[in-house]
Amino acid sequence: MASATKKRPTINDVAHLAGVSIKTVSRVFNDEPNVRPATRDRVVDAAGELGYRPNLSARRLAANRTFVIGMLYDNPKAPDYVADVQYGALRVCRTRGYDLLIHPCDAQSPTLVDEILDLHHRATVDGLVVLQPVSDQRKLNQALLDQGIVSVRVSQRPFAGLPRISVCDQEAADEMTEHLIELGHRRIGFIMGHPDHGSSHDRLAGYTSALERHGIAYDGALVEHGLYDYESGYACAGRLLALSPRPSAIFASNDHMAMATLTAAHELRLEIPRDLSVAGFDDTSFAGFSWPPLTTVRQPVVEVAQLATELLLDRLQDRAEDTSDHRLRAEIVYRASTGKTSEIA
Amino acid sequence: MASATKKRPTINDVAHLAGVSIKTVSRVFNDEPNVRPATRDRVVDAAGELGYRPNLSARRLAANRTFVIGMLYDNPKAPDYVADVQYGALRVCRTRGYDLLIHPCDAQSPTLVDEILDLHHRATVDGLVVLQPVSDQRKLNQALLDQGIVSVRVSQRPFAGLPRISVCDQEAADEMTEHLIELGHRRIGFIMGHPDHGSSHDRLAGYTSALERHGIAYDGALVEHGLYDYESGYACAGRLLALSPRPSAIFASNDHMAMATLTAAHELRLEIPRDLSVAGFDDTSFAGFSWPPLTTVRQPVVEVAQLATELLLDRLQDRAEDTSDHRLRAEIVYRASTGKTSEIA
DNA sequence: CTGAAAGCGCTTACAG
DNA sequence: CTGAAAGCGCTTACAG
Repeated sequence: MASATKKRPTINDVAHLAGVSIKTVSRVFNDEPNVRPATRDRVVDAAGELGYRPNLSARRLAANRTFVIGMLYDNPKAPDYVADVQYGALRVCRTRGYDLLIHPCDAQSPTLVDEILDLHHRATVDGLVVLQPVSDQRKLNQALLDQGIVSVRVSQRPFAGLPRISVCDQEAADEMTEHLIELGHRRIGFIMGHPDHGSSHDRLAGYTSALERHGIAYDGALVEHGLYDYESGYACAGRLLALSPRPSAIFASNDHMAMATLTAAHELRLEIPRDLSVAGFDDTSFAGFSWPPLTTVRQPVVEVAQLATELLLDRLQDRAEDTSDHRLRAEIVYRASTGKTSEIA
Repeated sequence: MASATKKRPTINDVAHLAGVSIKTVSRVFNDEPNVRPATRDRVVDAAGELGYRPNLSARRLAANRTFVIGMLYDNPKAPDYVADVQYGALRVCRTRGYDLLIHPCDAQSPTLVDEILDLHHRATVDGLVVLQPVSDQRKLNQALLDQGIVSVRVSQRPFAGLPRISVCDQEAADEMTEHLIELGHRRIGFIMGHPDHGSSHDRLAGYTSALERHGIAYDGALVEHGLYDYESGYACAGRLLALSPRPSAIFASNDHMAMATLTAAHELRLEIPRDLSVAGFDDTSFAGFSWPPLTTVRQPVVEVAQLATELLLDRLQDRAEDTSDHRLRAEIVYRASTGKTSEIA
């Protein structure tokens, strides 16, 4: 019986009841200064009595802002990543009174730029958090910059003019490689990720820098080129395990390819980590569920999203230029898939 | 140099240039009838020339609709499910000119009802798709019904007055159990899911109905109570594998618990499926990556979300009452973790 | 098939 | 510290 056709109270109703102007009600609801405490109380009481809620649509039209930010991404195969990123962005949005509009898209789409500009021009979002690999589309970045659309990039590659957040992938990959070296491994296979992703190159660089520092010669035969998916990882692992002598450890550039390596090894009846150490990257939700549980790198994905969102909202408030560059550290998660080599030196 | 302070063209600018009234421009952009083709063309041309895009905020205020629907859920541990559901909802939203606002929440929060009503009262969303287990909160459902907030539930439990979509979990669990029976298994362990989820009970019901039909006595010792997470699954599997005689197959109510069962079995040096068949439920992204790959049940999650969104948008258009109930079938995905029993009868 | 008027419920820019 | 006026850019409800 409730609702029916009872009209929602407006700012006018509250102003009447409180005996003030609508401007004063507006001040109270926007936490603006210059309202006497007693006046404020009367407004709050009146609003409470009427069950008043400011109408967002009206606020948006009058203020010419939407109080919504958009999140652009193209990660059909990485639900864990997307979930973490949404979580981080949402946390910040909620404390600051913004809503989040998710906008998965096809990074390769020829109409991507128009699609995104339209999103902004129709007053759907005030600004954008752009995740990799979309954030590496130069055309899009240039359009965002030209149109003055406030946005923050999450990317392993720089783009002048737009603020950016990245993860220290190279350092983490270096550290993981060092971990394997310290366990006694010398023939360490490496499975690279998709060549279009900046992270692939960073992770390879970390692998090579660690080898070099420890005086281990780089051997191209030990480096396979995958695409970050299970299938390519499985093929790469198969080739590495067919090498003679076989590597005693394999470092895959992400967990999917590490899982594939585990399977390839199991099929050869290798025991892990006795016969082969396997390391991954990303610490996806299933990394702790494999047999054995995977040693991998945990990226601060939630933190990255939080920071990106904070930077975006900061810019949205004080329209200051921001071309800052932030780097967050990743950490290694030691599990049971890596261990001392049993090789006879 | 672009943007600068150049004002965005409005409906008035287009009307002027085309030599028509703003009402006619409005008609064209809303695909309303009663516009002569020639007039329509002039409007389209004028809009194109000016780069006009209707301002959503104005449209929302005038039409008293937001063209946004909200998606409510509480699945911190199920990124795969959430990703699929978002994907399905977004597909429908895009073809019908709506945006999607995600609203993860805590189903147990005492302020949940207020939070959701506020979302609607502030004119943030026109309606809601509510996913389980949030959709099983009676207080929330009652509030949605009382307030006349258009919403569609995805749930394994009915609630009079609100349309609902469910998956035939019981049938699928029955079918999976039958699959195991046909492989020769007689002592089949079952790991139940979280007791607060309707699906847990449906899946158990499917297990028992298949046993009964095949004349296998129900044995309470073979049924363990988990919570849908890895840890509880591991504990349950441990207890089942300690039974004497050991079950020759274990059917876990979801993939996380099935993965845990795989690990528990590996630790006992059991070979799968030779010594033990293991089946899961959900076909999560990693189900194909385990060792061995998991036989499981694929739920039509994307389809569920699409249907829910379609029903919601239909109701939003022709305010008709809708208390329909839809059931979608799940299918078994046969992989390598289940096989013929090697038991000596 | 087309349009003039009113209004949606706020904020902005001022004035005092 | 407070308010009156104008306006944001559309749609609604009519009239013709």
